[in-house]
Amino acid sequence: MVELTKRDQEVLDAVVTDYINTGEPVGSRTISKRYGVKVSSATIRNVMADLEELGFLLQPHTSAGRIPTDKGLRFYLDFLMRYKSLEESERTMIRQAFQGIHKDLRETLRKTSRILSTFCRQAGVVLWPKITSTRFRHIEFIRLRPHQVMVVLISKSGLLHNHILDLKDDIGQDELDKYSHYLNDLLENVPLGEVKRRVLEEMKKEKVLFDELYAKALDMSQRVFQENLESGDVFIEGQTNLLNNPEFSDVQRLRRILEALEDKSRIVKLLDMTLETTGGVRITLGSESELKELREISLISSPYWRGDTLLGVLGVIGPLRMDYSRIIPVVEFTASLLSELLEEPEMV
Amino acid sequence: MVELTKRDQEVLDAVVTDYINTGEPVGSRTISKRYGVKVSSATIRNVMADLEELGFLLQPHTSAGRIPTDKGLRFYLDFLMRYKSLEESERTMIRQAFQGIHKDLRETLRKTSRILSTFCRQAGVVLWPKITSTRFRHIEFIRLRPHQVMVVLISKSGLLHNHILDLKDDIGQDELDKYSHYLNDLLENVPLGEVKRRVLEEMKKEKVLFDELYAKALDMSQRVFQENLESGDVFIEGQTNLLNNPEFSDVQRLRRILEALEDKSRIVKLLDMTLETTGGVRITLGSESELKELREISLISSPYWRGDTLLGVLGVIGPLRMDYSRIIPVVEFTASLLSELLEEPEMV
DNA sequence: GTTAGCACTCCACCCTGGAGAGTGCCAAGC
DNA sequence: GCTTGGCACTCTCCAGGGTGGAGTGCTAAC
Repeated sequence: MVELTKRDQEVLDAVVTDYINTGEPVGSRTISKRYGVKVSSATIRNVMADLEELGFLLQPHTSAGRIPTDKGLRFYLDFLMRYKSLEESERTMIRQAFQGIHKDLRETLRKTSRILSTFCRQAGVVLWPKITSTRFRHIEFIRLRPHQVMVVLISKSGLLHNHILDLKDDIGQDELDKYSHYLNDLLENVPLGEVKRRVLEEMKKEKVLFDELYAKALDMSQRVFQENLESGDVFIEGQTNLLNNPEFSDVQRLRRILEALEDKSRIVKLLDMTLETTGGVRITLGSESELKELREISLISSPYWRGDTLLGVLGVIGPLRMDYSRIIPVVEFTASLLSELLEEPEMV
Repeated sequence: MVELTKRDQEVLDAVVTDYINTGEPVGSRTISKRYGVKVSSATIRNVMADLEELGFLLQPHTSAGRIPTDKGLRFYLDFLMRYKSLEESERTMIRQAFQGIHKDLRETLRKTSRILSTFCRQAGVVLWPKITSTRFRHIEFIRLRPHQVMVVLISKSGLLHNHILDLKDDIGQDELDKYSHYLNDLLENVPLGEVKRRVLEEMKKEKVLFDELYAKALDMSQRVFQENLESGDVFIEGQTNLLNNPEFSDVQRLRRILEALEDKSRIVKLLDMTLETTGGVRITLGSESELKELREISLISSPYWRGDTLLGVLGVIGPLRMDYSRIIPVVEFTASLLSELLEEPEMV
């Protein structure tokens, strides 16, 4: 890593700040006049030339000002940015937006992503909790027709997962009810991530080996849990906010972005990447994500929790040029509010 | 209604056809040369002036050609358009796109809307079946915590509706199971639209009046069914296709459209309007819908069925200028394919 | 009623020149 | 040796003007 002098950093800071505010390339004179840099524009020109050589800035064309590269932006985000703390009035507004939320988890999450989008004027995203991150509450088998059964799985957090199984044998509803009953007793409160193991353990027990009903029930539950319960879902709201950004007024570019957002699996992937960390707010520039369709966008994300269980990620998607210093606190605050809300006992 | 002469109609037909193909205002010379109208351009100019006076055409500016007004377009759609029947190769392609569809109704509908969007290169929409249009299959009460119960309602078509109830009394899971059992017996196969009435009837019966369990169960089911089960949901896929239309290259206009589509309740309303009719494909111009945000778009829709039960509507949303003669057959064919598919027994 | 001809209108496009912003480099100053 | 003022240069943006093309409305002749 190349060392940047104090002054280099000041200039980089000023360029990024000004660029984020105006969206225009920044000239040397602007910096020496408007930001507290105590040298002349000529000196700044020299510094900027250095920064360009180091890959932090670039010139759209000769005789234009400089704009930050991804590398420059990343340096700014990591080392230079000072973010304002959220004003009390804004906190109150966000808190109010969460008022009157119902007990329905789904609606809560959708509303959260709407709140993010309106307060940040960009697209808001919320990654669903993975059903495996919570505990078993209830399983139910419903016979739809001969050889076909619908399985409804409910997690402690009130998440619902349903699924259709084809069976070799035809099993009556009464017997299915017995299965449900047995499994509900067996698996009560078991973390869904551990159910598989628990079922295997149980299968080895003597009472199961000699009881066809138990064996069948476990066999069926196995089929359910080997399904991919992981595949997350995501809410994206306020995509139209993206149209406000002048960088997306080019229809071709906008098209690329919206197409990328339409394929939710890609967004899930992106959000999943940021899920691994334990930290707070994290910023991912599209170019760092290996998904080249997302090159022109940036994600500000934060995990949300219930107690100390990591449930999912929420965040804001927008252009690389965003008002990070404002959006970061909003994302942070929203994540903490949501986590708080999810901890309340009457919240499923 | 003003009578249009044969020649008036020919000219109107030609103007609309040409405008749909090119998107440009159509001049008198184009018509006399390219379409089989056997009079000179001067005559056509006179006809066009008449049509303008009658409100069928308009001129974007003096010395430009004419484009059809909504009224002109409507006349064309109602009386003039001849639509090509779908080529066998296209039918096959659409049929193939439906292959490999799973048993999951939700996925089937999503895929249908994706098919519509790709084959028509516009946005595809599918309105969910209303849960009330099918029959009762199963109800289940799950105690989440003291005084709170999750209700899972499953329709014969495999639609799932879940909902959380707050209770004055705290009821144990065992008792809740008895409720489910009783209601599942009572309501088996009853059309969901009639459940309310059926429950009321049952409440008057003697055995119920003197049995607390029955009474409580019915009471609870009443609370579930008085909820709004009607509120339809809708899949909209391929919105980015709209960006291809040159009429939406203006970002302001595009923004209005996308914003309108983002508020799904509005689209549901629009689709609901077209649900009333029993006919086949129907075209709704935005200006006819009383939703002024949708003024600039057009909906080509068709109902879909299972047997002779009307389930929902599917269709294509695009600009007023669309290749109706192609899209109409596609929508029609897709609706019939979906209806067929839903009738197969292994399709839930 | 239909047509050819003509004058007219408006738009889209291109070219041009000037203003403005900003740079790089040089030579002088501290 | 870093900093600075000055200057020539570059590039974009925009307004103004000119041109060609498309299309119209009107009129007079058929």
